[in-house]
Amino acid sequence: MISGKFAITIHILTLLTKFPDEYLSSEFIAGSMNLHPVLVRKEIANLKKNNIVESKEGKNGGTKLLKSASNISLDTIFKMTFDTVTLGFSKNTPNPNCPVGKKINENLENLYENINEKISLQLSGITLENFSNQF
Amino acid sequence: MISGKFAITIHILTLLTKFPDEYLSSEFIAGSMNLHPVLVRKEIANLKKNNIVESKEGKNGGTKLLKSASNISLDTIFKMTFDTVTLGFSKNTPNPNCPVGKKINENLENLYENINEKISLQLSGITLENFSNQF
DNA sequence: TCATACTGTAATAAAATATATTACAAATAT
DNA sequence: ATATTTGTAATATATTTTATTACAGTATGA
Repeated sequence: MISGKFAITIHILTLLTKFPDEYLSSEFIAGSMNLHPVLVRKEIANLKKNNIVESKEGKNGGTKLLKSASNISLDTIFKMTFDTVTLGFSKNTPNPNCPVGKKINENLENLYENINEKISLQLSGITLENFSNQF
Repeated sequence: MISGKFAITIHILTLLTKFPDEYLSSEFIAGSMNLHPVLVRKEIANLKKNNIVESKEGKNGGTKLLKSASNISLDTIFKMTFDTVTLGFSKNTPNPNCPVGKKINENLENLYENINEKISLQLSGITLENFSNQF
């Protein structure tokens, strides 16, 4: 299902790209987003799990990129922050006694899968460097 | 923002396609979806506004397609039921004093717009008839 | 013409999800 | 040591989605 994680994560990464040699604190990042530092740290946890950033605890700690922005594609971020784009309707439990109800989920899922592939394909052509250069 | 409207609307239309000559009641349709009839009627109101279905009030009333399923593309439904797919984060009010915060919304919106175009393009190649034939 | 079976729609409630906050342990620079 | 920062769990608030209630209006046909 859709969430704001993608947008938040892209924002974090854009900042990290602009200061590739510094450890940025979650408070600094949160300040750029008008967001709570804990949310930033949660997304950073996800980025760490995916080996995109590293972070340092303690005083003067913070987070920095683990690899060059030119080697990070937006598709990676997309996949990291979504299960799939579904066009909605999580609680879809149709009537199994209806021929349409019985197969609707399967058919919608196929459709969504195709959509997700298209989105992935498009995003795989955009690097974090590309995106960050717009700022 | 994403919603279940697309899925609900597709489900309604699939049923209408299967019974193109009958007026189906919102209760019958809701029964196939395990959904409240009022929600169905709301989406039907939207379909009517877009001249895709007509409905008849009163006893034996209901809803039927106004045109052939082969002349209705899923892209039309997509555009009818979404503003845009945004990948989230409605309450995005970043810090205007930060160079990144200042431009992030504009840049994300561009990205989303491109994604929406790709989705549209793909869905425009699928008719309601195509979709319904899977059942 | 009246009972019945529908649609249409507004108002409200409940549930689900997303976002924000609090709290505090653990780490590290100075 | 102290100050500053991350990490994370627990909880609270806000927002969005979905469901329900209520009832007026309309057509059908006995």
